[in-house]
Amino acid sequence: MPKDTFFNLPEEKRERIMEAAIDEFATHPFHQARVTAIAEEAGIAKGSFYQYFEDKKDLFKYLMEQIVEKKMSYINCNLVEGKGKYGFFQLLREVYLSGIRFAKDNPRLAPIGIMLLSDKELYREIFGEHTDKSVDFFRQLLEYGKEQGAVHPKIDSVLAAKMLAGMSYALVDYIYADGRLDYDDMVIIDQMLYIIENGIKQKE
Amino acid sequence: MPKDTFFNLPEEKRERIMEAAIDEFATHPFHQARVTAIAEEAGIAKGSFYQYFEDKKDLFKYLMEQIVEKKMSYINCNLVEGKGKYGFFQLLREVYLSGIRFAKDNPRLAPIGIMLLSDKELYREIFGEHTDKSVDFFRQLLEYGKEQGAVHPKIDSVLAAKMLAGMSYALVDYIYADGRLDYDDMVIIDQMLYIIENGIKQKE
DNA sequence: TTACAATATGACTAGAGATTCATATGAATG
DNA sequence: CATTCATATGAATCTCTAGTCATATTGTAA
Repeated sequence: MPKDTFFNLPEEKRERIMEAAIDEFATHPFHQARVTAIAEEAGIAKGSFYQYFEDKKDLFKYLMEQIVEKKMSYINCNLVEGKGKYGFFQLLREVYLSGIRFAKDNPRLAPIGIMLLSDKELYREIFGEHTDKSVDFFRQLLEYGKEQGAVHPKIDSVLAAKMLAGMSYALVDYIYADGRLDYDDMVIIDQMLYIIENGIKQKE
Repeated sequence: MPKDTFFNLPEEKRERIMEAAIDEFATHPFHQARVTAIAEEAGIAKGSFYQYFEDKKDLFKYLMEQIVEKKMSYINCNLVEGKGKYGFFQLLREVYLSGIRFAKDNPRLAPIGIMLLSDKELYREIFGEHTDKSVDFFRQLLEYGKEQGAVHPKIDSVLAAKMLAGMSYALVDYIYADGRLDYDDMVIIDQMLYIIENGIKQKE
């Protein structure tokens, strides 16, 4: 948790620092990211950095919290109240759609989370034992889908959840690692959902 | 490319060094991996390391070559001659199956490749511009599937390829990040293929 | 045995980056 | 003002590791 000093800062300065942090962590994995670069970019002295944060990890944890919170805010409105009202596949569509929207609105944030996924050790330090929260989320969703009778009961929830999570990372990649930020969300989502619902087999 | 000195080494010693490298790179991303640790583990002096390799990257590149070659050897026998003989989904099954077998036989190798994927810069240095070879592989396979009439023609090959690649990483995860090394390959593959072919929707 | 080449070694160097610290600035208080 | 408290600063320190190098050892061929 950042020190009080940080929260006492004028908002403009705080934002400058967080922006600098985002720039650095979006382009470098945690261990490659440099405190010096963040300080320079934010226009503060290196020493000041340590007035605000315990250390590099402290800032990173705080940033991740912000990212998760922001990402959640994209899901909530459409989903939370919707459960029960919508069917499983509609929910799933909403989840991916909010993922796309989040990624498009915050192109620098998504890569930070994805990079973190590949540093299991750091991930654990930040989110605790559960190796991947999103897998768990999809697993629950799938089980709900089974109850509803929407998902084939023989599907292995854990495996399918891993697949769905893997696909959502693929989605992020598709959108901007490949520069398709301008594609219509609906077109992409429809494609994905079609594949997930019906598979890729040509039916006779 | 390692120096001649390395290839002149007795096989036993060469293997000791590669084993040590695998241990280090399997547990640490490239930049975190320590030459010192590799030398210690292999029981050679640090200076010797530089008799054998230009630098850390030299060893890593060489190791990746070995891994790719080994992985290829799992695919080839079943697949290369099979194209034409088998249908698209059979080919896909073979691909995933060989992926599983490779991962099971070489539990420490797969993570090395997966970690590399998240270091785009290093990846490019090693494999050149193409950001992800496996995506490209799946794209070609899908296009072949379309020609065959097995894959629905409206499927976006690039998106689907990313999804398939994402799923194959998920598969590796499923198998040993979760400790299911003992699961029957066929059961897992059947699940996955079923999902990919038919989706997860419960048909009425 | 001697001389030469190839290989082995670990102390040493260089550089990078995180973190600390003594000092400076400045605002608020009395 | 003088004093205190919060914040700012960047030079100095500390740690870590890649990579070098002068020296020692081993193997070999004459």
